[in-house]
Amino acid sequence: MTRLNPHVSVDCVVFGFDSRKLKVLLIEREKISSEDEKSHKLKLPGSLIFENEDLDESAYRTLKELTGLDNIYLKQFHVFGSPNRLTPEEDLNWLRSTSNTNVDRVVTIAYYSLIKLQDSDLTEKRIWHPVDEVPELVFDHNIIVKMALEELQREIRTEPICFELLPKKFTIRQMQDLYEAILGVKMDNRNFRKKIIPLKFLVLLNEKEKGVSHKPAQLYKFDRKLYEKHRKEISGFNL
Amino acid sequence: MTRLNPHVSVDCVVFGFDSRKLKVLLIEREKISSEDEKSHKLKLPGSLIFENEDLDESAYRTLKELTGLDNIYLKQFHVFGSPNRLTPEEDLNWLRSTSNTNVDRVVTIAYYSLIKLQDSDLTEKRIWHPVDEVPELVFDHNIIVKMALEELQREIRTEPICFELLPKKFTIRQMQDLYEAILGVKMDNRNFRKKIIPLKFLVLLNEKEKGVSHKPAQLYKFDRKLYEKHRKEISGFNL
DNA sequence: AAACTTAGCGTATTTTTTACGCTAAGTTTG
DNA sequence: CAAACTTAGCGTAAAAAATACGCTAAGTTT
Repeated sequence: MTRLNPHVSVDCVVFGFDSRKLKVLLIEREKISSEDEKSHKLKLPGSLIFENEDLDESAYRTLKELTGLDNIYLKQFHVFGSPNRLTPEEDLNWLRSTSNTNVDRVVTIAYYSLIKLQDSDLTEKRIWHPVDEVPELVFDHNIIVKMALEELQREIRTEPICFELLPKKFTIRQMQDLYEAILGVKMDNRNFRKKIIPLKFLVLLNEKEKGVSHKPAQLYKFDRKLYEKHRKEISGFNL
Repeated sequence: MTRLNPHVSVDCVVFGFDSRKLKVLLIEREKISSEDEKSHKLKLPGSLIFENEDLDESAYRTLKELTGLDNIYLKQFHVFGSPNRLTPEEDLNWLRSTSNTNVDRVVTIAYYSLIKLQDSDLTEKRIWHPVDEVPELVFDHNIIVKMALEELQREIRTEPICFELLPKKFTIRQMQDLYEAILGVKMDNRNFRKKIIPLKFLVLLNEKEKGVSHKPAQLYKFDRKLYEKHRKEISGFNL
């Protein structure tokens, strides 16, 4: 038996929230020959890892190149490396033609990433896909998206990561909409506020929502310092 | 920049519970030359992955070889692949001498695994180490153990995995001891029972504990079918 | 027989969750 | 400009879950 000696890549499931739906960033795979004009499969942003590059570093690089953003929230959540994950053949042929290496097996480390849509210049609607309407992707990327969402649903209940998807200043309603979008449930606005407002790390700003066609709501911000300070008292986030 | 083309291994953090403490299975690294007689570092059980071998399969194989057990609970929880994780030099020299490949970088996929100590023949005390007294291990294995424990602490609150560590038939007290050992807290026995006993998937057996020097307790078993059936009603496990 | 240990049931109190009524502050429509 | 409409935001009552702790029962050990 010989030892596995694969290439290793990172793939990123980038989530964004447009104040209605949770979306995923998908890119078109590079067209190589004209013959595969018919195929319009999309893929997750990803990259092979360089020698001497740390795993996380590689994921940050990939996202930096793609979005121009630094300081993005990134979390490794699973490794995919089944011997037959590079199927169907059609996709593998495409991979062979784009990469100059002799690919036979690629182990990929999957990350999910949360970005504030407002900050990025990636606002072209084209590339963002509602997470519940993701088209067919190359290889096992559909499975990767599914697992990323499950992971996000788990994490958002106990970790203060919703603020990575919201604008710096946000309303309680926006926060509720986000939770509803991610968890796929409806919540009672009055009970939601009652749980959220007492949280010690939410700071009420002296500023109101603008440009809405109804009573403008108060804006809040997340204070990470206060969060760290009170995290013991907070028995999780529990939403 | 060249592409990373590393070897890939699996490392397993094997947990066991001896009805007092949570323990981890550690093995002695193979001695190669007589000169490193002085060094007694331990390591996690692990193995390089074979070509054409699935990742999980490789972890199962490693554990099967080690414990003789099938159907072990295994969960991948993190990948470690920093370019400089194979330090200190001393450890790397040892690795070079045991492996016939030209190792310069190994990406390792870490699993944690739960076994019923009673079922395994690995009862020699020597190899089991209390999880809070793990000695210095090779490479980054101490960090891997630490992260595995954190993952276990998270998972045991919402998933029915405590039963992987308990005997098939167990008492409520044993279950409580296990939770206390893993979470590192004391719980009130009366309140613990009140939470546990109503769970629909715990089956009261018509059998009592034996060989204890006090009032013997009722034995229970876990019924996975019932668990699957009621999992919707169970808003998590929440202990 | 007395002392000791853990099992196992119960009760009272506090905290958290859930359900829902209602007014206030804006915008849009006619 | 008034009426209709929408969302913000406060409050109250009831149900459910978590916490604290008293006590008896059923065994073992001395």
